[in-house]
Amino acid sequence: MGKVTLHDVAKAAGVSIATASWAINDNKNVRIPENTRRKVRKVADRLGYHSNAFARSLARGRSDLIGFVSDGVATSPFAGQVIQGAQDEAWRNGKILLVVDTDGNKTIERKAFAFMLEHQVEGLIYSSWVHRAITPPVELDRTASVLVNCFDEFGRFPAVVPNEVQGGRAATELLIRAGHRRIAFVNEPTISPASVGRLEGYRLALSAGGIEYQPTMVIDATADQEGGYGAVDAVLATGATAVFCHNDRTAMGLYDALRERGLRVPDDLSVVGFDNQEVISAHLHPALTTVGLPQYDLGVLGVRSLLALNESVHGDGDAADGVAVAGGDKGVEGIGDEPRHYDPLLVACPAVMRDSIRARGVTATRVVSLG
Amino acid sequence: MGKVTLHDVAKAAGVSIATASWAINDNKNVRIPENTRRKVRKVADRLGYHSNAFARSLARGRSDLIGFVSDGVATSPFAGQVIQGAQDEAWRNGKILLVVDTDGNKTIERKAFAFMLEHQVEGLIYSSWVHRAITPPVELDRTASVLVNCFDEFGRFPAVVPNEVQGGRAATELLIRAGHRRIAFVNEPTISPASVGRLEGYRLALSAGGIEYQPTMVIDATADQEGGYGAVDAVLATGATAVFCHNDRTAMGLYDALRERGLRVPDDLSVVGFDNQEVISAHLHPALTTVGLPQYDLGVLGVRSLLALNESVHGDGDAADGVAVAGGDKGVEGIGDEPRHYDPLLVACPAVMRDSIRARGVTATRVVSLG
DNA sequence: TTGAAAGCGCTAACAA
DNA sequence: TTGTTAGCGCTTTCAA
Repeated sequence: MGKVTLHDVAKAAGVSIATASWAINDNKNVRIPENTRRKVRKVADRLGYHSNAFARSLARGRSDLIGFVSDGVATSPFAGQVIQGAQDEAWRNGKILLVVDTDGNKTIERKAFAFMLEHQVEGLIYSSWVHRAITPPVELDRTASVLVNCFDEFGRFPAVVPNEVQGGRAATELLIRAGHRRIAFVNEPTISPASVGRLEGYRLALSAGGIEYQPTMVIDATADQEGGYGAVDAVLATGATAVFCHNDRTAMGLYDALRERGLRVPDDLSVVGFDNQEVISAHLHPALTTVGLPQYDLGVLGVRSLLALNESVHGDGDAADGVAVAGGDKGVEGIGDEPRHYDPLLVACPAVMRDSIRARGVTATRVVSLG
Repeated sequence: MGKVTLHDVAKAAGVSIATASWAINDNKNVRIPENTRRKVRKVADRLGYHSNAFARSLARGRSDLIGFVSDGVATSPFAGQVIQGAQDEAWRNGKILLVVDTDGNKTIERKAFAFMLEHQVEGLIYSSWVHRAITPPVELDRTASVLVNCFDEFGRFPAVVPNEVQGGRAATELLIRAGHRRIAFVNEPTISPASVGRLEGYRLALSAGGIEYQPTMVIDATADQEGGYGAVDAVLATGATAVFCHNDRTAMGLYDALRERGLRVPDDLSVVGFDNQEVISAHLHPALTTVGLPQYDLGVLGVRSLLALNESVHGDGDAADGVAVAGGDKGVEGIGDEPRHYDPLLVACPAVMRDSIRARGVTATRVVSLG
């Protein structure tokens, strides 16, 4: 094991334990001559020395750890990206992510929090697999915490979530710009930030494009292949020339159903999805134009918000240096006074152009590379 | 923060610090009267006490941490399951998983290992996104290590991998049992454990079924939708009534191409995939019969092997109690003597029956619920 | 520039 | 049954 201690290194290098410590870490309060330092360093890795993080953190009173608890993000297709973003941003700041996926299991969640707290994390990121409102676990109150891909109703914690409205609008506008005016929307019937937000975006786009919103153009269907498959007749019945699907899976199902009817995308119907679930969207025939979820950014911004939060507490005066804390900065002051309120930080969903939209009529400006 | 220390608890409860420690942990060498214990416990969580893991580990000389380093498993669709399995098994043994996804980046990998080693992990699990041979990073020599979904050529480390041969055989046998005799195999042209193993399984099944192997029935295609899509003519040219696709993505592409030619699965062609990539296989029309990768088990067996490894070193005599250490137990003895050799532990790939196989001819035994 | 030494919070002998 | 105390390995004053 890592039996080599700083003591061993110091002895082998013929210096004191303190000097060894200084030589290895670049302590700025102490000037160690270059050659002592080199000597110590050389001895250290000849001996295979690895500093003991426990002893270090104990002495320093700082762990450099950030806890990341998710309710299943690791098993979802959107998983990795969020974690990856968080990890990268953490590393960039000299912090390390402790990740636990609770898979939605409350017992595991309890244990996970206990573990994180015992390991002196400097903050907690609580992330949900699906964008939704949550009731924050009590443990979040024990340390700095931020919510990712979820939010609490009362805005007690900073939250970072995808901008569903803008996304829905972007998707619809892709179609409008291509000249479509009869645009159906296959939406998930459940009330959720996604279904509500995307619908609002759809309506906004329509209205901005001077197109009247017709409730009959909105078709309910479960947000998966089966839903899309089953929605085909309803979609065709609307006489739409284009359809915005709640997500890529829905679009995939619709593709299948369309093909069985001898109809082609995009010639007979233009389609746009949502999520940019690569395994699907990039490999459909034709490849699906869609709107991506900003997973990586959610991770990055989650960590960034957390660091800003700590900054604003520990820092000397100047908090959150331009970092994207909840829109409007309210709450960054008033430490420990009345409860602060955070508005969720909305992260844009980028359009991903592929081949499932057909330009139509003269209205088509901006449309260049479409067949 | 977790400013409450054991000292505080002890004082508040009017006992010594040692008694407090004993009351909180259930130390078996000491008998604490039930009411002192209860009192201490109550005070502890009134104060919101959380033991400091660093101090504890430092004093105990044990971290209860297991490092899990993967080269991108968290961003792959197969991700979560492996980690989930590992995490569950770790927890079951009072250990906790420290997960880092390096995304294939060697710099991050270095840092990740350093981090793990500094945090005194009791062992390392090194996992690959795709089943393959690897050159073990040197850090693996610094502590007990096992490989998951990958292996080193020289068997220097215990490895846990999917049984590709058995999987390929299972897939093919599904078709043979349904009465097919002309079975094509769309395989990935690259040399890999998967392509080689599945092909071998295919041949084994054929031979066991009394069917002659014909190289012309094996079609090369990249292992994705595009590959499957492009392979359709070659497949049809073989006159096959059934086809085994290297993976589900290939099958998905083939489905598309087939449909464009007005052909139907399984009526015109039976199809079986591999990987059981749920987003795809479960939602194709018809749902795809396939062979699953045993991801969860890989995770479980990975940590189990690791624990067995440590057991066999630290344990008193009786090592690896029936635990699945490399086939044949060689190497469990001979600590520190000549280098031991571990054969990879092969984990079975389960068949997942769905609707893409059509029973054919009289040979069909065992086939019950097929249309 | 360097060393000695006092903790960081906890566990586990050893005493009482 | 309980308390005292010596570390665990490292950082960081304070002296030299």
